[in-house]
Amino acid sequence: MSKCDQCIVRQFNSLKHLSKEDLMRMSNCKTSKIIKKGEPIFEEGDYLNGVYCIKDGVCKISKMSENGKNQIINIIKRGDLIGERSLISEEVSNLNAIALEDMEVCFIPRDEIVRDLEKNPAFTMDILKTMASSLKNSDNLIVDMAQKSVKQRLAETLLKLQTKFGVNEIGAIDIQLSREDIANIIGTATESAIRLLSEFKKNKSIGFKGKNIIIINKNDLEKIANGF
Amino acid sequence: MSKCDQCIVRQFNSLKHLSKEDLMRMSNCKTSKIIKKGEPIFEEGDYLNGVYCIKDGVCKISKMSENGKNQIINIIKRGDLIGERSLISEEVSNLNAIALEDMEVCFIPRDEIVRDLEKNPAFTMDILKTMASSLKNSDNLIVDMAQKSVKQRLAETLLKLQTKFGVNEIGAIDIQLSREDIANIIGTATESAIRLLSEFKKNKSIGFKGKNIIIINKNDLEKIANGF
DNA sequence: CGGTATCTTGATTGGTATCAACTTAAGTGG
DNA sequence: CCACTTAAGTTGATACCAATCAAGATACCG
Repeated sequence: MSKCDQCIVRQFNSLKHLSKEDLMRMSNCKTSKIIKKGEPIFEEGDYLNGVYCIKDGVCKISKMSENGKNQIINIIKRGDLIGERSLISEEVSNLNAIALEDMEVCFIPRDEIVRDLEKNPAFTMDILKTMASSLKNSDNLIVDMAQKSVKQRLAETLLKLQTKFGVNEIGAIDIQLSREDIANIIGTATESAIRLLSEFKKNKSIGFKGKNIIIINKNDLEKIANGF
Repeated sequence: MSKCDQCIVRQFNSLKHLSKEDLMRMSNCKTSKIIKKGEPIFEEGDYLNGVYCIKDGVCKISKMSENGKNQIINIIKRGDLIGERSLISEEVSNLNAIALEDMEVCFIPRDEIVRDLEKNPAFTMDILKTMASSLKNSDNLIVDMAQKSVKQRLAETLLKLQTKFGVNEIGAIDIQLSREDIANIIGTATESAIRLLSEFKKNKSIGFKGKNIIIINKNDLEKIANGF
């Protein structure tokens, strides 16, 4: 089994504040899992007996509305930690985490994390900061959803995705999302998202390579996102 | 100056975990403020050199969108603590807090809170739990904003307001909100909110007493909120 | 190669924003 | 206390945006 103190992924999240001996102990109680594309890491209503550290791959964090529509709230990538919130609030998860590609994740049991929260203020403080930052993101998302048009949200989403995931060798946004996923991020019908994508393409703001999206005119998208 | 260890409001927030001596020290460095209706406690871009404990009154937490529209994200009442997030993330505030009625708030300086975060794990843990709970709320709000119609959101908002603020002697929801405020909570134009309110009234789901709103048929509103 | 999921475009409907006019309520100063 | 001013609330008409339904095209998979 690989060791946590040698895991490079650790550097990206709150676990970086743990001591070598904490990490050694963690190595012994963690379990590693392979999650296939499309499969859940956890789902709404699941009781999470620990947290997940994403070693490789990307997943979507989503939630069903009472209307039966799926809303993607966040996309999580290598190095992120998920599940801390349910652990801290001691409730079942209110969110789904579903793999967008094959993933490798480490499960760290509850007791281990609780012990670190109690013993290691730097770790706790980092979790606090991460949550404060998430809350700020959420505030922004609420305002966007409430006040911006679907077109604005799509433009903004494309820009955010490129910033977060970069571009691959052909210059396309480096994440594999279906049209439906994109629609579920911006909170609209799949057809509407598709229609707007082809409008953007017609205006040469973006281009397609298969289903992959290439941002051609970033400036245009920024203008649209800000309402011009 | 009144003393924190005798302040009843403390029981409602994370400060309840502080020791008597911590509270004594806090009493000496806190300052009490009167905020008039309509005035800000703090605004977007302000650097908050501490947190505010709401001793009395109600305020709205809002944020401007790039479109120039105002979105109310939360309503804060007696006993709540605000400003911790900006303090924790060490950034300027991304939100406005504006009094909806005359208020009395206590300002607790940064150093005092930081000291407690460092020294008192129970306090820190409670802040963490509060933030985890806020995040859950935010998730729900994002989904609602993205997926529900304005009518659904209005029905839901009225129910939430009644749950949170109760009813006054005439049976009306016990918080003073303008029609514009209501529109800014649900993220729509003032006229749209008004139109839907009078539709609800026509259907006898709600009634008016001046501008105050009385929920007559809770069941109806619940059905509407859930999409029927 | 056939079947299925995903993607795409068209036509229609309904919901919501916007603009404009008007009414009512809430100050404010003489 | 009244006349005046201004803010808040209300209603109507119109235009636009986005959801929905329907049909067809393309890609994917066993």
